[in-house]
Amino acid sequence: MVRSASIDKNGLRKGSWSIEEDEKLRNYIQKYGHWNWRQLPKFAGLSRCGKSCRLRWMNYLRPDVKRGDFSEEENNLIIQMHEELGNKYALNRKATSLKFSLQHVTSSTWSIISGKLPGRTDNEIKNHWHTNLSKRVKPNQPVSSEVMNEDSVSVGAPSKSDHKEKNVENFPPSSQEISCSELSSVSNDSVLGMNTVAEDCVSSMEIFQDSGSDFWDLPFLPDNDYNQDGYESLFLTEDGYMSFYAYAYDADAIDWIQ
DNA sequence: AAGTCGATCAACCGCCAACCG
DNA sequence: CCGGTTGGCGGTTGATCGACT
Repeated sequence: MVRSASIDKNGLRKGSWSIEEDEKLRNYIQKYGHWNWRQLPKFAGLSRCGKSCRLRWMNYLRPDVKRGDFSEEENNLIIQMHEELGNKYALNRKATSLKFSLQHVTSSTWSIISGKLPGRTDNEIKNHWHTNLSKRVKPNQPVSSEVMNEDSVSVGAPSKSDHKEKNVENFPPSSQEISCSELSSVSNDSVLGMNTVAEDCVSSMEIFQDSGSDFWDLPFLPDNDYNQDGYESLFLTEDGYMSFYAYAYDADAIDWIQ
């Protein structure tokens, strides 16, 4: 199910990733972070383009990526949010039209949805939508209560995963997996909820401020690339707050966070 | 057992917006 | 303001798997 590896005209590898490549990328990012995707492969010793590295990390190597079947709650949320957002919704455009300026609030449908589903990547959600969920929702058909009802979700041909989707043990996430986005209120008025996004931004910043260090003085700013909407990278522990990034940076970073 | 076909999903491509000098 | 760079997104591809005939 993976593309065979090959070398492009620039001498860069394409296609499936080897275990060695995965290890190189994972080790490098865990040690130094991803400060520049374009430059990263050179420093990590990889013959890959930066985009390929980014995609591999985001969709596969990230330690918080949750694999496995989607629960019915996750399916329903995806359907509901897709219904509201459509395929090409771009939050920054909406923000602009509302004269609403928020840096780092640049997202679109799949990433917004993935922000609400901790551990799920936008690519995974997109694939899941196209292979399973899109069959459930007929064109121009609003998401009815029937669709939202687990027992009555039977539109379209049943896929083999439909049987497994009844498994809901992974939802909701455990308390230790609660992300910042979930700590802030999720608007029921609209899944889109600009306020929700804004609150999430503030929440993240507040945590940085609470840490007692000057956010802007950090020598190596933790990258927010893969939590731009859900801020799921900021996980709580039993004793307060603790950045998920702690694992990914060196001891100094952990000390700073603590 | 062998062939066919649809489903799956990792990976790629092209485009666009933000950022920066 | 402009052009180059970078990151991120939606859409699509293609190899593989499993069900079916």
